[in-house]
Amino acid sequence: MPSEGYVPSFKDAAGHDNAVRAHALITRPRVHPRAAQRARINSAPIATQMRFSRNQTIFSEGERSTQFYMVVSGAVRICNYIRDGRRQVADFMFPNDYFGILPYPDYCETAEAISDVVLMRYAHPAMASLEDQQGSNALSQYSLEFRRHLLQLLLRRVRAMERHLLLLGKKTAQERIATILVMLSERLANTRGELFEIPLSRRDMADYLGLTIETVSRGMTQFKRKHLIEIPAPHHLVVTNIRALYALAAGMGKAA
Amino acid sequence: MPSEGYVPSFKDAAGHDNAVRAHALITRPRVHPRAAQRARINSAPIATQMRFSRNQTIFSEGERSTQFYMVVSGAVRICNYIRDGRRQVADFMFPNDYFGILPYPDYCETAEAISDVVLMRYAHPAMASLEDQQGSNALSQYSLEFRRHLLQLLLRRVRAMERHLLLLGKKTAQERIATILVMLSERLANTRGELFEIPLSRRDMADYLGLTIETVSRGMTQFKRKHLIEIPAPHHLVVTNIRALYALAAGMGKAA
DNA sequence: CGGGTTATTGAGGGCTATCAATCAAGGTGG
DNA sequence: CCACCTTGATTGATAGCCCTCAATAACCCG
Repeated sequence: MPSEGYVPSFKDAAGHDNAVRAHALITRPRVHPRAAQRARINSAPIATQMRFSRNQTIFSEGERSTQFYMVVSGAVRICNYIRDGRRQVADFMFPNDYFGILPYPDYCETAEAISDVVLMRYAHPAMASLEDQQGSNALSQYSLEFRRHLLQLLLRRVRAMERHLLLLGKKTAQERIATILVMLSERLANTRGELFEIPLSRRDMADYLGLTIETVSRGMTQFKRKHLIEIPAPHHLVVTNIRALYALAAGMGKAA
Repeated sequence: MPSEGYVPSFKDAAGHDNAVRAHALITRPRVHPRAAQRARINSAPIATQMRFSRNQTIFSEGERSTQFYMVVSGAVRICNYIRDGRRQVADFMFPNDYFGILPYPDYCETAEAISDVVLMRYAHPAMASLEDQQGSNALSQYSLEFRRHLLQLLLRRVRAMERHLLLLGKKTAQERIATILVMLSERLANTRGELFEIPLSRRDMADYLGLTIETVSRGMTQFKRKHLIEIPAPHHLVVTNIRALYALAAGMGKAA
């Protein structure tokens, strides 16, 4: 979603050419030719294809943040933990989404594979220029373009997180579940009323919504009984009345 | 906190000179002299001192975002609303904090004065360069510096919001209240065990914590009974056992 | 000092968590 | 191919935490 429009699919195998193409991707076509050339000259691949299996950790909070990722296929959850194991999922990443982009010295969140997942990993070009406090000669055209992109991603992220705060702080269980169903439907279904697959488990949904799996399950069966959705299988969904779900998600669940 | 170190106090009156100084502030001393000069030549003040009284709205969600602000004195809350009036406070702004910095076309949040407040308002230098899709000649040294700053602010914001998500999604009422008391103590008290003033009302605290004012009040009296804090007056606080509050905030409230 | 706002305290109820059992699905080995 | 086990989802009963409603008390400001 953040990078819609200029992110081609990476169906082909990883390799040097792929790395260069990935580089061009980040900087977009407008990049100065010199930058792309430099990447080739360095001959260090800046993008690598990686695979993670279900529930594997991609990176953990506190690790040094020197790379960021894009989802090629599968799904990833971004989460934070308290000592005793309580987990809060902050976001879900689906194909073409970037994550781990925060050029903090360390990651402030944990990324885990929801399903088997294929990722592209990039070196973090912003790191050097952000950390160097000497001057701006390190800020090449490359990092400038990258920053524009990064900024947009961060802005969308902040906006999404504010909606998430509202959900967790003020919405009822029904409203929360309606919200995530709308989100998933918008993100994962191609057409309205279509059957689509939800890679998330009930636990993933619950930990995103600040609820328990039982409450999520109950809410979904309620929607099923009201004929707002159909659940052919736990990981398959049809939204039959998206308007009603929208209304609930927008806050009509309290009055009713 | 985000801009600690290079933000002097603005105790003096507003005026043209002040505007130029504010400009230099954003770009930091390292700014190219030409940029500062240009601002002076334009003779349009890019920083204005403003005053808002208690509960006044500074800007609303949906308004065009062409300016951003810094708190000189007083406190501001950043919040989001649902139709029916439910409010979620996303953050509090205290002296030297910047807000409204998201160069979205529109503000995605509402800013309201908690107390009588003095602000500096700046034109948004990033707007033009972010929106112009033609090339990079508009990206002056000025906006480059500004972007570095903006990025840091956004990163801190994202990090704070993730902690906030964890709070709203997974923490108990006691843990939440302990968390905000620690935050306020760190931000507003000069020394440990000191008496300090809390500009927030119980409603502000409750809407930040996803609780009701009654629950906040009860929680604070519980802490008072356990001798973790003293409450000389509703808006005055002494933290007598910050370690205990830290422990609760970190998640020890569930086991106990 | 007095009215209005804000905070505290109390009693009761609702929503969601917790605990527990059943059910469905997927993988494994015989 | 089917019993078996494991994992995940659903459903039910109960309890607990926090919300709601209500009243009192404290505070603020004229």
